[in-house]
Amino acid sequence: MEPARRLSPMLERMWGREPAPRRGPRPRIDLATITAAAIEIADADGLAGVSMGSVASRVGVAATALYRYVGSKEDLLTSMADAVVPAPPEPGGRPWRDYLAQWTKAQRDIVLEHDWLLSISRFAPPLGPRRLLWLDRALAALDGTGLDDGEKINVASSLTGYALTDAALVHNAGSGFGEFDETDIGGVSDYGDLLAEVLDPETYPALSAAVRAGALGGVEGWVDDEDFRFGLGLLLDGVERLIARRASEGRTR
Amino acid sequence: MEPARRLSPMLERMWGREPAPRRGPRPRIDLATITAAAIEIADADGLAGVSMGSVASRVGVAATALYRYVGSKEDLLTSMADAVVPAPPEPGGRPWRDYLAQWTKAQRDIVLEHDWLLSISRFAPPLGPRRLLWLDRALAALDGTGLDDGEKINVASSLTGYALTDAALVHNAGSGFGEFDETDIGGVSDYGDLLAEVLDPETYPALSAAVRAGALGGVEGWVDDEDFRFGLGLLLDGVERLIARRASEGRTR
DNA sequence: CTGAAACTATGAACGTCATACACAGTAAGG
DNA sequence: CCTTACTGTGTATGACGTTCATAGTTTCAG
Repeated sequence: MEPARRLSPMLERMWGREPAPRRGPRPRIDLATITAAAIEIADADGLAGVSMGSVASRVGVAATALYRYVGSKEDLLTSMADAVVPAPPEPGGRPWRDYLAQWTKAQRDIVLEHDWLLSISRFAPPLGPRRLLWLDRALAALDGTGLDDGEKINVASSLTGYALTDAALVHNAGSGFGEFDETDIGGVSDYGDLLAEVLDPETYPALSAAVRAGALGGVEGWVDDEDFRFGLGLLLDGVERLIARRASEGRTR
Repeated sequence: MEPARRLSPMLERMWGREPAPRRGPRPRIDLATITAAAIEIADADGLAGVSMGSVASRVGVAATALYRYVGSKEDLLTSMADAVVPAPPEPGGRPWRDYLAQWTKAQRDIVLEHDWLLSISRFAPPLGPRRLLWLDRALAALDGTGLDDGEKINVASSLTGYALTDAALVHNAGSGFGEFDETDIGGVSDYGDLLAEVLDPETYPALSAAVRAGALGGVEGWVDDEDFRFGLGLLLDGVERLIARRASEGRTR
């Protein structure tokens, strides 16, 4: 009566579900090895350095050998995006807010350590073992808050999204914004100066006022750890309010 | 006394700052035309269809002619990411919360209409004329709330980030998650079934409980408009609380 | 023990693409 | 008119993802 449901070959490999081959030469490589090699390259040379050729030669096989373990380069990137993720922090009986704060910050830091994740994350619903473990821990932390499962998942999604966007901001702020070449910077030293250069106060009244007031003095100062906690606070305050509302609903009903 | 600051050639073109050529043949094309053509292709065939060749032939020139207006394909993508953005909604004297809600939703809808934006957005601080207009309106909407400029910008960033991640979720939920090929789906019809197939209840206790309870029945139902408002509500509640705090600080001090 | 079957890695080949460069054509200024 | 500045073209190149037929290797069946 068990319906023989079949996952995609890629998912089966990510979950270690493929049956061991019963004939032929022993595989010299492995999805895990390939993925690890790709991650090392990406960490060192950026995502641009990750080509089927470079990954293969680091593993010690021909480029085309990878296709026995990976349907396409896209598949490889998907596998990388799951494999870089370490184990989530331990709950340790803390209140949900403390845990989720750490949980979110940890996610952001992972992205910052592997900035190439920013170019991959399509934000597909997670299907890999490591990412799902994070989701599980977030749900667990929200146990007993009175939220229903759907709400818990939404909270987790929002927090993950926030971690990602903040990481993107920090990353792009640090690396010359990627908008103009360093050789072309000339006299314009930072974001604020650049905006001042370009904005017409009539069409951009509020923004140019802020620029003039120096709110954007240096980009390094614009987005930092304090700002992360700021936005995170907004979200968590919102969650807290929702939980309170659910609690009062539960009582009065 | 005016220091002759120089922007990157790309930025100058995006802001229409390049001096008109005084000699030679009249340009047959234009950064705006090129960008528009690229956007049309991306809307129709996805970002994969956008190559220097395809864009050029749609404009009616040779592929290499584009390089006179665009430093690289990257530049073209940057220009596209600014040019798709329409004008922001009109404030119309509404309270900040109403306006920002519409502002954020509008951003999400833009991304949904042009899903290729998801593959571009590096989340660089905006430097194009259209995106900066959106930022300006958000700051304007927060005038009189007692927040300082930095806080306003952070709020706007958080909201933009949320719009983007939510759009990504909706998009990926609708299109078969991009995780397994349709030919490989077999019996597994949706996200919930797939997780049920793969999760071990011992290592994923909270998540598999939620799955078993049917919280993930259908992906279409998982992420939709209501969920967008949910997450948005969390953020705006947080903002509201911050504003209230600032207001009370202002009084007592 | 033998041979078929199952499986692995290889190398050559293909098509696509971004980009560099030298060149031919064209408008304006002196 | 001829120089100067500028525009679009054609050719070429190198990198990359992917396909395919093939040779080599291990196990199982008889």
